[in-house]
Amino acid sequence: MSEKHEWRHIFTLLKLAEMGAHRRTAKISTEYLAGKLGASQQTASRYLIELDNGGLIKRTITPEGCLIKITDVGVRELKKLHSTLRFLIEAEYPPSITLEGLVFTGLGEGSYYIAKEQYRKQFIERLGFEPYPGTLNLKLTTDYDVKTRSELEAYPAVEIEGFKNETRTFGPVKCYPATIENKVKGAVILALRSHYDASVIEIIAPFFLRKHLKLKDGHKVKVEVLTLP
Amino acid sequence: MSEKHEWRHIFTLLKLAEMGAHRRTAKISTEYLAGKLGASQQTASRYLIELDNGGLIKRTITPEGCLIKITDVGVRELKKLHSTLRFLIEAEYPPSITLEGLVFTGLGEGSYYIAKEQYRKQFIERLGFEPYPGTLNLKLTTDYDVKTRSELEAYPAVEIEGFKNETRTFGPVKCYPATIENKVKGAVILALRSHYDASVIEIIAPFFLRKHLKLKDGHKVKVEVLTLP
DNA sequence: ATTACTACTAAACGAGTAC
DNA sequence: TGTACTCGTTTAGTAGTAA
Repeated sequence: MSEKHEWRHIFTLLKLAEMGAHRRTAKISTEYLAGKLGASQQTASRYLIELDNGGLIKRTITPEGCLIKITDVGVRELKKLHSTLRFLIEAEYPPSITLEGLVFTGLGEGSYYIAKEQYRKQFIERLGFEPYPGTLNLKLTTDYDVKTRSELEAYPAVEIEGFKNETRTFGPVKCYPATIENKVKGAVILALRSHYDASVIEIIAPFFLRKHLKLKDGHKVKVEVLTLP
Repeated sequence: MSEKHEWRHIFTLLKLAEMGAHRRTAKISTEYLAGKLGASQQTASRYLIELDNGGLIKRTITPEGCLIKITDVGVRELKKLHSTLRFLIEAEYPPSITLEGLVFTGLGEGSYYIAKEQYRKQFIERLGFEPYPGTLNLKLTTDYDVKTRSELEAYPAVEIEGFKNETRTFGPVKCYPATIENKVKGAVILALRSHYDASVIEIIAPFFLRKHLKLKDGHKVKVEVLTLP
């Protein structure tokens, strides 16, 4: 929907709406529309035919011009664009940010923490998936990625509460839903352990990522982190 | 500004904003952007170059991708689009409607009314121009135009108050700022007299329109009526 | 007046590739 | 890996014109 070339159509819809065609049937000649679009009469005519074929407008041709009404589908397209823009402009944080890092092997502590029932229950409840009992460690190599990671810490996160058992205390964890390599839905977790520095992130997912994505140490992995509204 | 071909740029800006580039410097490869745009890597590259040249983004090229930040100018473009859409979607009335009618000669009563000092003062104050002492009468010939005129009556108007003198009462008048033949700023006035039916409108303007636009009886005239917010 | 077809021109696109 | 050039191909745009 509204792919690539359809932008001209959305723009044309916008111009038609400026003439009131989203509320009432408006009489608009192709010549007049052409002027508003900064294009030729023929191009305006073609656009209208395409919009009509696409079901975005209803068009009746009369000797004095076209009677044009934007359909509900067309209005919905305009509203969609509007809400996208509103979201972007009003949102405090970017809707998503991308991090890249190199796979490395940790000390296997990931499994230990993830396996804790108190954490697991919360992961399932708040992230919507049951994490594979292990983490994928990524080393951030560029200044950009390290800086981005530190910005991420200030964003609203899915908060996993800490707890304590007989022997020790387990701290709270911040997670961010994320897409790994544009394929797998998982989450970035920050501060699961304190002894990794700001240049490391850990990933959890419903699968064993190393196998699922055929990863080996040193491979570069891209993670698209979704921030919360 | 933002003419014709620049729409692809606005939509590219939108995509960049979705990656957070309107708030922070984001690392975005041309390949990645291409995916979001549904275009080739080369096209994405070209778009970024064009946006950069146009001052809409600030771009730094690194071996791992482009660091991109939408400039204030670029953000302003997005906000402009947003407010246009918001206005269209939230407004109760279309921002403008177009009427067409044929010039005809009335009984000369227009001058009589327009010349009344009590009306004149209000026209100058509320429309921002001193009307030529006469009206251009237009006969609406199509169902569409008559229907549109009747819709117009329900829209918010510049209200001119009525008054009475020794001999009689002069009723209130509704006017709508309008552009005549895409050239002259004037106003449509409704219900100045009651004995014309719904298929007639009268136009006032700072000039003698018949002379200024070289109009004769039977000529078709286009009027773009601006409704009020 | 209009709309919109056909035939042509101009512009945008993207594969290949250099860096 | 990246970006971005050239250049052949595809697509969009327009002039002329029929209906």
